Amino acid sequence: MESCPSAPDTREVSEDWILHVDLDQFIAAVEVARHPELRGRPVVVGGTGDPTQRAVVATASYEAREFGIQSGMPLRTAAKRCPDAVFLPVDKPAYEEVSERVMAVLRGFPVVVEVLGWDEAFIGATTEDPEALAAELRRAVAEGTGLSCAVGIGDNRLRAKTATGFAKPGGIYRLTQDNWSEVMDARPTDALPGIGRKTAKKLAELGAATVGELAARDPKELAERFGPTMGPWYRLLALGYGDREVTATPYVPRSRSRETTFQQNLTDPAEISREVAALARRVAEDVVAEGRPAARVAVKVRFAPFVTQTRSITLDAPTSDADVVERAALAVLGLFEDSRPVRLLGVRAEFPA
DNA sequence: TCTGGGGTCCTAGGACCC
DNA sequence: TCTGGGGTCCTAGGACCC
Repeated sequence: MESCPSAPDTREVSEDWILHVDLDQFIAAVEVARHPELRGRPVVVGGTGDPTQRAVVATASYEAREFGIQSGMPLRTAAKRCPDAVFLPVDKPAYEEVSERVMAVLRGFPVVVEVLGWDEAFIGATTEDPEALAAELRRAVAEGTGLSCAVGIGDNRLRAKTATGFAKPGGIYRLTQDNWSEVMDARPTDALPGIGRKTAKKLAELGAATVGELAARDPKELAERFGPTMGPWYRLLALGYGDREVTATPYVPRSRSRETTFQQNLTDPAEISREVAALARRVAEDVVAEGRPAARVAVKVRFAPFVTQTRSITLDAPTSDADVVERAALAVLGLFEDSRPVRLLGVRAEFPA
């Protein structure tokens, strides 16, 4: 179709770009911003802030990372690696509030903002100079919130997000069809978002240890090993293919869940039932807040030492009734036959598809 | 490394139905 | 009744992400 003759034609100078904004060490940065005396010190945020408890690192400051401390690491291990680190509890409301301010700054630009979590967003923009836009976004976020971010620029979502990894901390990096192969081909496959440690190992066993080797693989062979969807998809990742759509449409959750790891394993069946009932009622509150009834209820049990099982049922009819959710969770709990000590309990409600 | 909490999506097997 | 093929739903588990 011909474009409207009266519309200004900007196509020669402007192109559609996707930017990926990722805040540097977000949680630690929020803590340092409100405790300036911690600047320059190794800061570790996780659990209740007590490194002797069962909990893991949510975020470590760059100073703490120097000691080998990483997200997901047990706090106890972090404390061994850096006994002088400052350990702080996770303060979710504080991070949510700062995150909102960051997203508001981004929305102040004439772009489409798709929020991905507390500390990440995709930006869809039409511009002739994406690096200049990225620099403006970084400046505005710093001025508005005091926080630093990295910005990846790409011709699709995958390349923008991958680019951010090269931009961290506090930089800008562009990854497109033009330089993808040159930058990525020699890297291990788990450099690709969507390929983790386990899949990287399986791919290496097939002779595809690098992105370039994966890109050259026969999709049929990958489908046989990884299934009809995942197999060919891994190859497309290696080629740098990805969606281009960025949408500001609010995200609709598929499920809501609550879970707790106990500091001491639970052995008393009555106590286990009470905990499941309490979790179910919290989930029911979340379901009510969501404004849509739940159709399935699942219970997760992690037995000592670390064996996880889930059981679930489809409800007779979708519900937002806390009593129904609680009864369903207790019924599902009854499906477990194991009687080993319990380390974790969780309850999840799923919304209809 | 003794391993959180909150999510998403895919796979696979069995049930069930025609 | 010795026994097909396809579609769909339910359930459990795995992998990944932040």
